[in-house]
Amino acid sequence: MNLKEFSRLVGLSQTTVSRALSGYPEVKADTRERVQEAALKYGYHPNRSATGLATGRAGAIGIVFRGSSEFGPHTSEFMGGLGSRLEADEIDILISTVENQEEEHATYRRLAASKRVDAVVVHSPVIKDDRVALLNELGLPFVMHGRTESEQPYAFLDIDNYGAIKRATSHLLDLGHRRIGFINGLKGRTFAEHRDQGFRKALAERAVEPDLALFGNGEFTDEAGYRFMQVFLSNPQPPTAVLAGSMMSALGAMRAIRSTGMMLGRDISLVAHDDVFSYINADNMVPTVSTTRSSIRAAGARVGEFLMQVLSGKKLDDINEVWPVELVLRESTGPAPLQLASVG
Amino acid sequence: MNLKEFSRLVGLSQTTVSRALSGYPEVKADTRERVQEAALKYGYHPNRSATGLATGRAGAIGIVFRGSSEFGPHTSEFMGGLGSRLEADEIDILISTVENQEEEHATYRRLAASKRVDAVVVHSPVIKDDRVALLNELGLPFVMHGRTESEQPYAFLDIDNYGAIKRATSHLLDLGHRRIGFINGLKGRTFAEHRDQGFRKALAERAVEPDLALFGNGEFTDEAGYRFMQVFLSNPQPPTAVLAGSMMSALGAMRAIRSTGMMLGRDISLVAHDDVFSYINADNMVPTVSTTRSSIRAAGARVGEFLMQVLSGKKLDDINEVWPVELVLRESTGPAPLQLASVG
DNA sequence: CATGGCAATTGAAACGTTTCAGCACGGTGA
DNA sequence: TCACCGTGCTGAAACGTTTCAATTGCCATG
Repeated sequence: MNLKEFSRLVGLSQTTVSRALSGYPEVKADTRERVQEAALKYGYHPNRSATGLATGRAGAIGIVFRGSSEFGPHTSEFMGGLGSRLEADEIDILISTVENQEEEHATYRRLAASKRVDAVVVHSPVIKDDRVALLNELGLPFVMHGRTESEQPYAFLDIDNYGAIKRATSHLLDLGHRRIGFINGLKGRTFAEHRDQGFRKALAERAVEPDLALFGNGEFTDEAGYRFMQVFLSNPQPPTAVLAGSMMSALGAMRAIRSTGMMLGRDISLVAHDDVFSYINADNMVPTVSTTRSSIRAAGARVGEFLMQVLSGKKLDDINEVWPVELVLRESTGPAPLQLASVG
Repeated sequence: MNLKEFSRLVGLSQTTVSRALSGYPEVKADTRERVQEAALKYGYHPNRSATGLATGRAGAIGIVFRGSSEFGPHTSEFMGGLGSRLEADEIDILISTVENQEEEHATYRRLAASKRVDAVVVHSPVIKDDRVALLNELGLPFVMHGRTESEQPYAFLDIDNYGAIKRATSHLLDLGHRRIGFINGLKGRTFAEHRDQGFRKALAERAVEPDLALFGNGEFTDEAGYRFMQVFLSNPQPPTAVLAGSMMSALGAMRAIRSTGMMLGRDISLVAHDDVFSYINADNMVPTVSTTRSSIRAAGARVGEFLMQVLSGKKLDDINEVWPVELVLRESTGPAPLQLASVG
């Protein structure tokens, strides 16, 4: 069923039918109604390739995942939010997976040149992310989830990683902790650097010297969390508190803590960053886990909104937000234990 | 840059250029080479909408997610595999999220009518899944991840859920366990029913009566795992072993077990189904967890392969596989404890 | 009663490919 | 020498939309 056939069926020209369906004003109200009913009845939907060719719009936005390993739990949650927003405008999400940076750039070029998507979401940025320049050169609109350093204006949504970790760290310091372990994300990623700065700033404000032996940078997996925590705990002066970058890391860290027989919230404190996964809940842990919390799903939805704004031509400088992060205190944090052992 | 302009640049007709790039044989070898080099140099990529319009192919496959909550860790892993396979043929993945079944059907109709995708992946089937009939009626090719009952032939990839759980249960029975808890997936889903059958069959073979109080059906989340396990443990005759449907459920179940002070692998045994997530590893748990294991990422890649076969016109009856599932024994399983308490 | 203007509609060009049908050219067999 | 064939190329139709420019009635205005 194509437009020609369909418009003959309803007894109107292709032009009028097309306009009726796309909501143009110069069609009489009851004509429009008649057309829309007929479309439903005959199951007519404009061919997307033809529409795309005629309008120059693809009706889809793209996301490129580097190394399919990047496709983790954070991703799914984000995509859920993004999809729920774009669905409203019948915009689809187009996924590409690539193995390395070279391939990634080639993919952006292909997406742009073949006009396969109208815009892309850029995620996991590093401090100076070359994708901003590349995409601008290609003329491919984008919204970044996260931030980077750039002279060129760009649209982004980020959370206040700096403030979140600074606040969490300050709170641990308030509780008397002086040796604090920090399981952070991959080195180079903006969010990890921001968290690092927040952490150091909080320490500096109390004149506490950071100890590099209590820093860990890696993926947010259960395994990495376990490994880092083990290293921290085997330190001659083990930390009395630890910050975990995600609930996954926290699970691993808790496991390491438990296996030493220490009690969380009494012998050692833990604050984890919680991206709010439906299937893992800080409130359900034993003990419940204190968190810095920000819904990554909500972020996905907001990025979808930003994409629509970018495509509508809104000024890029006006399309950005940095969301504050909640600090939720639960049972896993408590006053620093008296360090009798380390006095001797 | 379009074909007309590009072909003028290389001094050939549009026809020849198009053929050179698409690998048709009636082009001289060095002409082809010259064209391909030029394409790279000028960054020419055929417009996807135009190609789609001319060929009738969309160059994309679709997946519909019901309630964006379905977008969980299993999904991401599966998509990673799927993407890595489809990437090879420059086929993109198009994602739609819908809120309910009605909307889902409408989306399939839209995808089919607007020729937006060449095929779809159908996942999480129920015993009698109406999507087979719908998609056949719409003429939209598909590959199912899982199985359903259908008179019409269809392509699918599934794992042997029945055999996996039967084997795991038999093993627990061998170890002397007689009361076994079972945290299963959502009622109605084929995989959950198959597992249920495998479980009951194993019990029946040893003439052990199943106890409905030790059955749980729900989502595979940490929370649900915890809740079910708590219920099991508060039973007057608590189980001495438990099967968990996923690593997520297992995490929750382990938490519940731990909070009673029981020791896993000695006081109570656990076997979990492991879909092989990169960020949660059964080998890293304390104690390490015995699992029935099958890589959902590998399944994604295989489904991608099947999609290509379906599109190439291969007979549907010849496109299906049921993968065997490994049983990996680790520390979380051990002989049933002597039930001194229950003797009295 | 002619004129202009407005509302509703239409014909046809344009979008950028693929591919059918056809053409030029040189070589081969009779 | 001529018909025939295969190789390598080209012109133009077709795909299904959107949208510009034009057309038809009809009503109000002077």
